[in-house]
Amino acid sequence: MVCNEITGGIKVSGVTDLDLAQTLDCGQSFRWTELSDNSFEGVAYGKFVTIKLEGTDLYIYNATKSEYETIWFNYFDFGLNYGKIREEIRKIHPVLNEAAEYAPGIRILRQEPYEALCTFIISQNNNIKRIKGIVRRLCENFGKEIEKGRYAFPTAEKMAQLNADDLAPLRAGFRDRYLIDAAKKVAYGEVDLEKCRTLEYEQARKELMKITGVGIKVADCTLLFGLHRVEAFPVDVWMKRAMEILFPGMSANDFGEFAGIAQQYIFHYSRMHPELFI
DNA sequence: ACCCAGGAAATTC
DNA sequence: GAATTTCATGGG
Repeated sequence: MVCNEITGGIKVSGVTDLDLAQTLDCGQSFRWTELSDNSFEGVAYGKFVTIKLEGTDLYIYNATKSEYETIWFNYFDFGLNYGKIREEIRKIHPVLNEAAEYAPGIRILRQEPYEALCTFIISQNNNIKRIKGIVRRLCENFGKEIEKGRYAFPTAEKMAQLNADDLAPLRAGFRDRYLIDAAKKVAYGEVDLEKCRTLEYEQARKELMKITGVGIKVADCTLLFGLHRVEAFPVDVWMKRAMEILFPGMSANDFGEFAGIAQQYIFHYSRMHPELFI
């Protein structure tokens, strides 16, 4: 994989196992918008970029080679060989193989831990379209304006100074007090997100579940999408149905060390095939 | 009007 | 302790 500076951004050559729509619009991140030419614009780690994939060339506009090395290489998880992982997990179950081949361009993004925590708190008993709206209003109201009309995700320190009523413009409903509790506990060090990268899995879960509004599912999503614990296997309503209908008798620990990647293949496959569950 | 959405807390049995 | 209800909001 080679990165070169071009006018207005960078070009990364030799990109494999990536489809932008499959990865950015599969319910793991809520901050990307697809444009008419199949490119996407969005913000991560305080940087606004527009990205476009042409074959195996990934163009990242408004980014530098230095930012590629410190941010985007990791964000897109280019250090992990997804083709090889699919070869492994396809042996687990034929339906898993089918799900993986259905969307082989899914990657697990390495999002900012606090952003993943907040967005999946917002996700509970909610739908993806409305989650995106709430997240956008959260950034517009309380995030730093990094460019005109482009906002970073707000910091825990900023949000810790607010109360639940301050979040009324988000129209997040009952989740507003959960967000404030998460902000305070992260900002005051009562919950150490970075420590959750290396803690034993059950301990990492318990650490996150100190927050009101964080149960097993939100903790698992935070660990998978924000702390890159790829053994995490979040089970939401879709995954519950998928496990019952497509993988009867199996449970999370049957899916191996990359269970989280398998989970995302299954989640996406299930959402794209709702007729399987009628 | 009713049901559901990448759930979890509060209440009841 | 396990099962049920409630929690805001918006779209179908």
